Amino acid sequence: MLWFPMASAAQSESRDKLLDAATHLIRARGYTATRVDDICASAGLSKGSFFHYFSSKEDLALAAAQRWNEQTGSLFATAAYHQPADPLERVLAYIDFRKSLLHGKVPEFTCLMGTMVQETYETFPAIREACDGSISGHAATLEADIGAAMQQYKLHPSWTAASLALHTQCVLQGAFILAKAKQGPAVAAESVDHLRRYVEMLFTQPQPEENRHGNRNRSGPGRDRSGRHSRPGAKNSRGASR
Amino acid sequence: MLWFPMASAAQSESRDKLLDAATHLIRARGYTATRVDDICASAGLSKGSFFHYFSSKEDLALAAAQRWNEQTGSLFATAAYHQPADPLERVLAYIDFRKSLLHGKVPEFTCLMGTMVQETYETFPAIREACDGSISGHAATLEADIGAAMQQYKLHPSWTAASLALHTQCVLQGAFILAKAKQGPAVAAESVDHLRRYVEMLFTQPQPEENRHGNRNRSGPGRDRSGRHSRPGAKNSRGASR
DNA sequence: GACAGCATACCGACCAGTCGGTATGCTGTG
DNA sequence: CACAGCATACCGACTGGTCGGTATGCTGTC
Repeated sequence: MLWFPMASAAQSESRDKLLDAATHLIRARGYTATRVDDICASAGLSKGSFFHYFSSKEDLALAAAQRWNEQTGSLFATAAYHQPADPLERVLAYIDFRKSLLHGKVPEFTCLMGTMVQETYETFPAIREACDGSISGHAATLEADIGAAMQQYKLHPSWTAASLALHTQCVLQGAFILAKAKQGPAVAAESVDHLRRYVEMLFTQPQPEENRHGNRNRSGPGRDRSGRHSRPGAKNSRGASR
Repeated sequence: MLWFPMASAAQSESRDKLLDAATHLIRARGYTATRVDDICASAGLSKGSFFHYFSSKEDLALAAAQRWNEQTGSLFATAAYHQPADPLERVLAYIDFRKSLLHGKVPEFTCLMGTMVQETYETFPAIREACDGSISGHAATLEADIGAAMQQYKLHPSWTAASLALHTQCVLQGAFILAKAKQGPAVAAESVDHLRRYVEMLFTQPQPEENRHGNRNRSGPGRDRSGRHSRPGAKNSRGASR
């Protein structure tokens, strides 16, 4: 086989088989529950082969993260949602594209990074960092379009393009969790619909006055329907959340 | 000690210690990576004691889920966000309340259910079901307020109260993932801000025409700024997502 | 013959779950 | 009250199997 030095890609077929098997298994069972032997069996290779390519299981996870970035990177880079001239249309087309990917079995449309970071954020700093980089990096590809749309629609909101870009990823990650809990993409798609509606409204309609506690523009009277602030009163110091 | 039969609560101090330790460890490291020995050590009890109260690790997870429901259930049931007369204000106050809980270390404000379901949805059906029930059940407590707000504001939208209620949980779960990736609650809070803005806009402003692919009301011309539909063109069948 | 690619056999730590045992306290009966 | 009978609470050594990782060797190719 010819040996193109193509920016860390095309390293070895067996290596890729291991990475693909690992990606699939981790998406289905999580990082810790995925055994090295499972990966080898699923890839049709032996343990010796595994440790020929990866120095450890963690090393494999990092390599899988990198491969994930390359694959999803090119998928999104070449996708059709970049075509519209209007930047807002591009953002909405991105959301539509994400929605269109939500089909099939759960482990086939969920996110490797979101899955891994849940279990590793405290115990495997390197993996956490890779997941953060992947998610944040992907969000960053939306920022330019969002920023351009803000300019075009002459918006000067309290939120930033970066924050809205991250919010899209937030909704997607949350949608994956709901999809896992409910065993199918239907719920996820509905949340993506809500996300789309939000973005559309953000750019085409006047935004509500900020009447939050702890916000920069402790706005004037405005249209605050009640003036009540929920002022937590959290007697329970242990955060509780679902 | 007197023995109130108080609806499955107050079973045993040691049992609760084990459940608390398990909850904390699972929130930090995930279900699989949390060892029974870790739980025992953290609770200051022995393994014999553990298996006296729980027949297996999975049994513990289910018990922890139930305890979680009881604890968060009463936290939310007694919280102040129910006070406003206006149902929309109650929903917004709920969101504010959720935001106010986002502080401290990551494992202290993230969700046990969202964490567990990620690793167990394929391999531990009973745990998956418990997580689904917990999240969906909590979402259901919002439905009445959302529905009342829809009536009061005379909304007849394409979305349902149930779907919006689930969307709030979607954003929260996604926010927890971002918080884990970024090691702090700041990102999470920003996404909750977006969620609040969305809900506020939904009820106080005209909603955009639906111009999605695959939507029921293939609306008339309306205010569709371009008419383009991103019509996926996904040549790649393997779902890719982050 | 050097080395990438891959396999088999094996190691030692670890881990869920078991088991025999002790300590404590409650209950009813004479 | 005394005491048998029994259940609960808890301990920690042990087991059988698992898992990440290592050691070693075979094979084909440049």
